[in-house]
Amino acid sequence: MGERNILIALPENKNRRTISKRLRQDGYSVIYKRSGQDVLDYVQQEIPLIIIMGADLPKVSGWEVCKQLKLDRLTKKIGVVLYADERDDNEVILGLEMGADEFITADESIREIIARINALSRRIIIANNHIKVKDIEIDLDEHRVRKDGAPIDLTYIQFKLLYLLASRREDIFSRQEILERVWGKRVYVTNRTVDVHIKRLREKLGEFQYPSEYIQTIHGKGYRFI
Amino acid sequence: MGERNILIALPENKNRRTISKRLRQDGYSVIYKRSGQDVLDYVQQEIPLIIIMGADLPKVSGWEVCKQLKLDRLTKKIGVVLYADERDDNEVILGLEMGADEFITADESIREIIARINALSRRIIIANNHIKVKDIEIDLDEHRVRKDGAPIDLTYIQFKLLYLLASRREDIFSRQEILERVWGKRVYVTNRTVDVHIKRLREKLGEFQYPSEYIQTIHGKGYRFI
DNA sequence: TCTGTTTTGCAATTTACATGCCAAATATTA
DNA sequence: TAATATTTGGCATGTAAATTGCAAAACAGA
Repeated sequence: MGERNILIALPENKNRRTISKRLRQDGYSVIYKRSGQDVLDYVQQEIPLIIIMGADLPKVSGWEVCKQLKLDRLTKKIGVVLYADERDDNEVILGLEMGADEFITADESIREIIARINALSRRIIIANNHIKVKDIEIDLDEHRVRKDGAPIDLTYIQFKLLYLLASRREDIFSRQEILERVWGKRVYVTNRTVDVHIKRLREKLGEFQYPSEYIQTIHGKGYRFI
Repeated sequence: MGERNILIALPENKNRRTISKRLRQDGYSVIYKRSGQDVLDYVQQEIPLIIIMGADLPKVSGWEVCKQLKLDRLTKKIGVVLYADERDDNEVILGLEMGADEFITADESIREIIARINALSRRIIIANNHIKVKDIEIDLDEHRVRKDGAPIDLTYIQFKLLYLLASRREDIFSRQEILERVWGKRVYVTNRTVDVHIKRLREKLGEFQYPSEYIQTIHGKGYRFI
């Protein structure tokens, strides 16, 4: 999810050129792909912010790509914009079911199309820097954590630790992995220290009884946020 | 299903050399076979991740090999890529019916071919690490088991035991075999211990009455997952 | 720079957990 | 029914995790 990359998979025509030009003016970098398969291959390497694609792409249709993207944890955050020549409500419904975020049609003005892409882009950027799990909210930009809306003061390490775990719910992190990711590659800190920080974090999250509601201990493996 | 082994059964030419080289660069190990029969013989010993073969192999055609592979429980997980000099839609349909996973033709760019093989490889690895049986789901990567979507916490041994049984449904495992596969080759653990772990596992799977819905006891032989 | 405060890391202690085995109870087979 | 297998609960043991207090380090404000 580098920065402001947009992947466009549309047949080359005047419309595509205009959209690309306007997006570039707005500070996005634009990449083209031809087929649905190409799109799927590309996202294995790079995660664009948004993909704009025709509903009727060759090889793998836009709907199918959309569905696949939304299935994978790593790619489901990508904003998906489906493009059709004309508006068809059934298609819109189908697309929404597949998890598409926006629909644009050839008969809309470029101005409107760009406005909607920009709006989507903002929504995604905010969503990416903002994690909400149960009653806990984590805001990366503000460096702030809230529980039920009330701010919780975490120290530097506690915040990084929480963010690491919460940004990849369900994933188990070993103590070693946590050390490397929170403290950095070259650490001379004991594994046990992680336990202590987990405890202090749990405390601040308002957990005074065992087992924890948020941070689960996987015996012999590590911790995970649930 | 060792790691990232790819078996190539294609006539030697520039194309084959290029593909092999690129695959090796991507971290696969590549093995060659000549005829369809050779391929069938080989998979009795080793299970590669993917087989790339010409549709018109000598002795046994690629289609025939494909069909045979997909019939056998042990080999049907192998990804099959059929290669033809030119695209023929009828052949593609035939191949799909036979269970082939991908088709590549000489006129595609190497880059695209490699991308599609990589994508296939990922799909297979994911599918192999995820078992779904009845209402039980087992995810090897996440070290997580779910029943009706609700997570079940298993210990290390319990998880390995369940995974072993579930990965080969219907197969009966003797206690000795279970010991070797779950505890490792050199164990000094009683056979009876297996029973105890089976019991604990059944308990966690929510089975409090006899006989078990998931893990069947074969008197005098062992256990199997049904 | 000094001083008080907070944060952090560690070691010692306590607690929880997973595992293996036994023995009694129960089931299966012949 | 006798002989054999399996299930089950309990218990001991070793190991992993949680907790706690303390001291060093980092930090903030005067």
